[in-house]
Amino acid sequence: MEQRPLIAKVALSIPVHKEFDFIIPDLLQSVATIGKRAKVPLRNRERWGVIIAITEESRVSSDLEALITVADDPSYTVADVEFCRWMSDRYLAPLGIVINRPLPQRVTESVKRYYQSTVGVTEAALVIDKLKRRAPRQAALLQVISTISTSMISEAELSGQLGEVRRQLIRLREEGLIKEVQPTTQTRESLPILSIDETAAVKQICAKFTQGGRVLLHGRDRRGIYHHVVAEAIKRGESALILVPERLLLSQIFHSFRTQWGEIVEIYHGGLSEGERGRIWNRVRSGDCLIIVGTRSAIFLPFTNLRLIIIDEEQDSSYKQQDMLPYYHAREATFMKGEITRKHRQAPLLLLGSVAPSVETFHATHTEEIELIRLKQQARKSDVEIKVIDLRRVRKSDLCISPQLRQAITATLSHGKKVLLIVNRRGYFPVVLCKECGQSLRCPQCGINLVYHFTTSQLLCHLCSTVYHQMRCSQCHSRALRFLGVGTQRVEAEINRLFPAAATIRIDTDTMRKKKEQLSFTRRDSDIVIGTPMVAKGSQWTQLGLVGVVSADTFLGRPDFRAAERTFQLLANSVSQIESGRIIIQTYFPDQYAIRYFALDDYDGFYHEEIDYRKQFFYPPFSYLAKIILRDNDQQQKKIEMIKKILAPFPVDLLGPTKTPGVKKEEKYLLVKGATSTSVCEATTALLHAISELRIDIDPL
DNA sequence: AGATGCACTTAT
DNA sequence: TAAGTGCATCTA
Repeated sequence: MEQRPLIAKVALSIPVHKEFDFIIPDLLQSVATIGKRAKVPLRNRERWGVIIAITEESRVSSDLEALITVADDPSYTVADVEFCRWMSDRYLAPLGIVINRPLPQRVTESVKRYYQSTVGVTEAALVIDKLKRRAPRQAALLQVISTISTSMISEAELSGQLGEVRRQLIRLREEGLIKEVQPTTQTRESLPILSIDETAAVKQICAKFTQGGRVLLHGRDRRGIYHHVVAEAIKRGESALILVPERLLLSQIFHSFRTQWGEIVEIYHGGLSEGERGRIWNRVRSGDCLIIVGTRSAIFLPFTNLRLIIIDEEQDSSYKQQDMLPYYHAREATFMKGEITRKHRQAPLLLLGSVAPSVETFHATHTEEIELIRLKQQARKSDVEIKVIDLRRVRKSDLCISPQLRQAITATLSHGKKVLLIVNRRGYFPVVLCKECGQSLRCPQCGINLVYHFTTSQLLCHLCSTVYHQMRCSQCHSRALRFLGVGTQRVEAEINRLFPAAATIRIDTDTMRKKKEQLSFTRRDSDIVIGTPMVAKGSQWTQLGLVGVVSADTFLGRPDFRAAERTFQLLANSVSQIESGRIIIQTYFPDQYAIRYFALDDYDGFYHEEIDYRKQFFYPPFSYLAKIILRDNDQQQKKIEMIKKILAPFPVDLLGPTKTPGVKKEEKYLLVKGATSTSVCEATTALLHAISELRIDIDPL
């Protein structure tokens, strides 16, 4: 008897909250399965999508088209499709976008060349010194290769860090300073030796392997523990995913696992080439690769036997995708990944790590959704001294470097150690006031403060990059201006004046545009580093003796209920940069609780004060938020009225509209605030159905 | 008439 | 997303 053809539901990469049905032709019957990529006809064109379901019926009345082809790889597992569907529902992003964006379209079987240093670190340092002048690029290259010592590094990864390096590699090989190695000739190192405290923590964590679960590891120096826990997962023949917040932090941790485990370890992030991502995708799917060190997008990889997910620096805001759909939080997504894995096979263990955990996570350890394991030394190292400088008592307050900080810098440099200065804003004067009307100068397009850049003598909008040559008030056109605030350029200028002999480097978005190789080289070589908070992430620095937070108030003063938390975390991160030495914090509010508790090395004290504040003002984790983003258009007011009307029957509050700080043009947002996650979810889903073209950010940061 | 621009619709 | 449509405006 004639059988009716099966129908494939295909999620296409178009911003529409629906999937499309196609007939599966007989020939493709066996290959068209859930999770595979399929080529389909759409409006007389061909497009690729992902098969998310196979059904017998279609609710589409007109004649259906048929699938054109099905690609065998790369593909998703059934559990991955379920995961993407959850993400689409949770973060209100079309499934087609969620599922197609991380999936590579191509796979390359590239033959990669790996290199290793043939000389020791000390010997390499001598050669580097000699090479520096004549061949700076070779010097930088050797620097990178020699610091990973017994590990190996591929040309692809090197050029990712330093730019085009082929000729320099050949030259260094000719000189006998490096050699090409096969990935298999790897020397395995034994696991790091742990303290009694750490051994106990490993034991406690590994005990959770049988049932799975969530653990927060609170403390510093977590790497050794990670190694042991990963070893346990691998011993069981299963895989581990190690997440870090940013690409910059991948290399170090990746190489420490590479030396341990060889080729079963891969690095993964969104910046890899399509082909490379495809290759890793397949290796994960087939089980050839068991350990992934990656950024948030690595949660989409098609693991078939995932047993462990480590989320290091779990408090870091980079885990939330902010710039494109879906606006997901990788920490929350791993929780669901865990649930889905549990359903399909076995519950994995989720291990969150931080010195200064997010308020949400720490709160969850009290409600017992997450188990807390603490290391004895939580944040402070015994030989790190923390000093808060009360700027109200500093006389020459027109300078950004107080005499105390200046003195500390002098002392640090004289000991041959390096200095890291953290400044929140880039440019010279981040605030320009008009003396006539008292208004700050703003970008007429974006409505954010214009920043004075000294080097170019111009006013710059940091958002749309528009340059204003005319130095006059945009409101009243007065030329009488007052320049205020502390930016990276201003600190740099002041440091150059105070310490003319020191080698200084500034690291912010302005200088990052410079050639990669120059930067990565000089950053290791400078005495004083001045940078935006990104320089305090991970542990990128060696030989640091002092971290100076030039103005803690610019962090505290942000219009954000998380300002105190962010400040505490930044300060805690600055400690991780140092082995021994000093942290100096300059502030006009030394009694502010984030600063006070940090100076006392008391995370719990901070947490209790912060959680009281959150409770009192009904902020997360006591309430749930969603941000409704209104792009600029003339119907804004009308839309706001509609939103109010639609939300009226729901048990949620509506706040705003507010101009989005630091975001383009006339963009405004409304905040939906509810007592349960369900109430916010139902309200926002209703909105999405009623008004298309709305951007909704669930659990915004 | 034909070209160009722009807002709006909608796909299986 | 991006092709197709209708409608207004411009050009010679």
